[in-house]
Amino acid sequence: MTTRVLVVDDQTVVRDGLILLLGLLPGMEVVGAAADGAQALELVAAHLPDVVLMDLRMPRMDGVEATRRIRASHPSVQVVVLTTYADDDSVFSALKAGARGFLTKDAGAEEIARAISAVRDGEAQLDPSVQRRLVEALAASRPVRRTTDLPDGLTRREAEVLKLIAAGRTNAEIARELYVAESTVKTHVNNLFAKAGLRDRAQAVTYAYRHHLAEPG
Amino acid sequence: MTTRVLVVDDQTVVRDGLILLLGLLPGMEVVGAAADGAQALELVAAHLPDVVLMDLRMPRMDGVEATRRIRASHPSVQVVVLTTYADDDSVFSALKAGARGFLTKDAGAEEIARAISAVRDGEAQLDPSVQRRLVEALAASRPVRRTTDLPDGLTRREAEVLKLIAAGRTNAEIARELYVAESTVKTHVNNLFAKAGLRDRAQAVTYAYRHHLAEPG
DNA sequence: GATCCCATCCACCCGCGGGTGGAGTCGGTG
DNA sequence: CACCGACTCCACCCGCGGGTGGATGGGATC
Repeated sequence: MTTRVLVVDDQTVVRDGLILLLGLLPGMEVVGAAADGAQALELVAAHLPDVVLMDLRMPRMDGVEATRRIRASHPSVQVVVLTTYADDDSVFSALKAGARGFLTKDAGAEEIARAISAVRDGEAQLDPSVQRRLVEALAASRPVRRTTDLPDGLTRREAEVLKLIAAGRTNAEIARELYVAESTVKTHVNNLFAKAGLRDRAQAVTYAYRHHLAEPG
Repeated sequence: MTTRVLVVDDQTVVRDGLILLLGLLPGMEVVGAAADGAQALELVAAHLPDVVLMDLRMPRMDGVEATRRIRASHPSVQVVVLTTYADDDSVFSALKAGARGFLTKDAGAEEIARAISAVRDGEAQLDPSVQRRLVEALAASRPVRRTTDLPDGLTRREAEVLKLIAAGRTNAEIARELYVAESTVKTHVNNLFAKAGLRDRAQAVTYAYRHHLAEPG
């Protein structure tokens, strides 16, 4: 079974080169070529390729936006980004937009072919430097939370109340949800404010998010 | 120049197999082997290997914790995880802990060698299924924000006030910072509450974070 | 038993937050 | 020009939120 590919690049040389190159590979069929994102959208709708090989820097509509729209309207069509610049912004934007492959233009023919096959099969295939960026971004993000203990010596009950405050509940609502008196809730609120150095509920909400006792999600 | 490797795995068979396997590869030198995370820490300090090949499931101290400590105390020592189970939890925990490689145990000898060389050179090398997980996690996260316009028809001024609310300011403080009367702030607050369907400041804080008008970070 | 912390409850106070209604200036648009 | 929306300001009201002080029972620790 052949893999049907759409090539998208604004530079004619690159575009034609890719068409030739992919045409030589067994199992690959180039079903079309677009010079910008807008044209890519039309051709995707017309030919429903398996994979789109997408440049990022293009006139009219860039590759990120085109990727997002393709993935939104045709989820079965996978996107492999092939670009000259693999800066953080491009990488994360493209992957968040739904690209499953990311190659730089110094990739060889067999790498491109491998990436196209991989994403068609539901896998992901990323340039090593892109892998490194992802890993570094992850490592730089918040380390995994393994300590389940509470900040600033909060008690479990206080943390529970804090979560409900972050969820936008009033004291009366919290009281009902916890089956206690509102005065009890107020006591907990006051105690946790004192422990955490908080002034009011608004600050408490931020505090709860910072300490991952709740998520704004 | 040879790459000095420390093997960490609690199963003797696997450990010895890896030692043999790596010993056969040119440019690889196994400088030690540990059966758990605690022992791994000692051997890292003693031999300062280039790369640690780390299992995750181990007694006494698991691979994630060991990775975290190794990366914290010896940043020049890189970690490649080699594990049977590549579930989301393992993958993200290990990478956040500082691992730069992640392989499953059905990787071949040449893949392991390639990963070790790659991380020693500062690159990252991930199992394809791990790449897929990362990409999917990214794609599932919040799409990139390109629209700079405001939600629910908020005006610029209202958004500004909202940001300050999220920062934990009182109305009086906001008034001072914006050089307007507190009554004006209250008006903006009331208007934005009405537009956004908010009840009080606590809910407003969450709303601000959800719409990325501010960050709890 | 003595001690300490947590969770629960109460009464009281008051000030900030939130709602309503009205009004003025300014800039842009049909 | 007339109109509209954003921004500004004001007065008034009231209720929830937040602070204080004190009290009880239960569970853990010593």
